[in-house]
Amino acid sequence: MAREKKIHIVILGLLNHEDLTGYDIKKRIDEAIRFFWNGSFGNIYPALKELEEDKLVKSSSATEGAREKITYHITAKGKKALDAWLGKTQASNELRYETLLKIFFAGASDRETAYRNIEVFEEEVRQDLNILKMHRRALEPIKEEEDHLYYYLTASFGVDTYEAYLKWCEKAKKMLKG
Amino acid sequence: MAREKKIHIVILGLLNHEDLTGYDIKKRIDEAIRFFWNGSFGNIYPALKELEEDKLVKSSSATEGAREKITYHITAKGKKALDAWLGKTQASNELRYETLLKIFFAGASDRETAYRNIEVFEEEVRQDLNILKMHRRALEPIKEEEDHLYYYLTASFGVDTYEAYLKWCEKAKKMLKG
DNA sequence: ATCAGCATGTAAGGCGTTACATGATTCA
DNA sequence: TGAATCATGTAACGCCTTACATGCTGAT
Repeated sequence: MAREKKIHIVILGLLNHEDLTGYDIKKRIDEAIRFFWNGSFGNIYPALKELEEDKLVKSSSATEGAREKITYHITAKGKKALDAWLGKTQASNELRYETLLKIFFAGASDRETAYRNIEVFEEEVRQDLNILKMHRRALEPIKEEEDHLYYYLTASFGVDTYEAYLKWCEKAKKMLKG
Repeated sequence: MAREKKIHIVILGLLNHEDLTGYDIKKRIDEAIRFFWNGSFGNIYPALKELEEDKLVKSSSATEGAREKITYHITAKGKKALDAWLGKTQASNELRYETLLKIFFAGASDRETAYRNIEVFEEEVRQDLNILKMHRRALEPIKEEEDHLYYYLTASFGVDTYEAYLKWCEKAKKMLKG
């Protein structure tokens, strides 16, 4: 396990729940995981090959008509690697929050610009909050199943923090007006 | 302005407030900005040279004893570039939150592991929250000055969201116990 | 004297994004 | 028939981190 990119972990985590193609993995990431981690095809497909070389996943091709489809399955070794990563308590949380950079340096321009940047952020947060609330609502009744419990907790984390963001936006806008 | 790395903006933003050396810039980032954006020497020094080539900053060397020191000053062109960036409303907010990845995939291990990962996160948040509260307290009385107002708002953002994180940790821990 | 902090830089490597390249299928 | 979606991949590039390299200064 020389290579240990985080995208490897994302893939192993998803495959631990269900078998997926590279295309499916991208969809799963875009649906839920993108709120705290991203992935791209240029990232996922090479990672799948690396994981297979290391025998952490196993692929099986199926041909539907003329369309080739490669479905991946996690191996025992892959499960072990995932569990080992979960057991390591240190975690690196890196943010690149351009919005906050814009607030922090807003003094270089006028208040209208600062205000507008907050509004844009607010609108984005509002939209994502709706999505997160939908996720949470969908997971609420099935959270007895262990995997879903954690998806529920993650969605809740998003809802809680995004609501805090919105409250902050209100406060900040008031201060800029006053 | 062919090159427009975000680190350029961070540097311009800091220099817009005061003249600084590369070393000072690193310190400012580590003190306050690191909560939403990072920088390293291997990042900052080359960026300063690029900014100077593009005439967005101007350097002046001073020799204190035998120690060379290069202080940077923002130019009118640099201020314009900073203002132009502030005027663009789109902002890319990228997160890489390994902690949330660990929660999301926690079903692959046992509840004790999930619980422990939350506790570790909680402890880190608690420590950073103290720092953010100190910042906010220090900025509170001087926030009439426009630059400080925005530093205050940014610190407040941190305090609010970190408090939301802690509340979530409590909830999550209860759910895992119950 | 020695160690932490001041001060500036370079080089290699890692990891990710974007754009490109290709083609099938489904639905309006 | 044309657009959206399914499906897999490669190549170039961008940007950042880590480690390395060097040397001064001030405090204990």
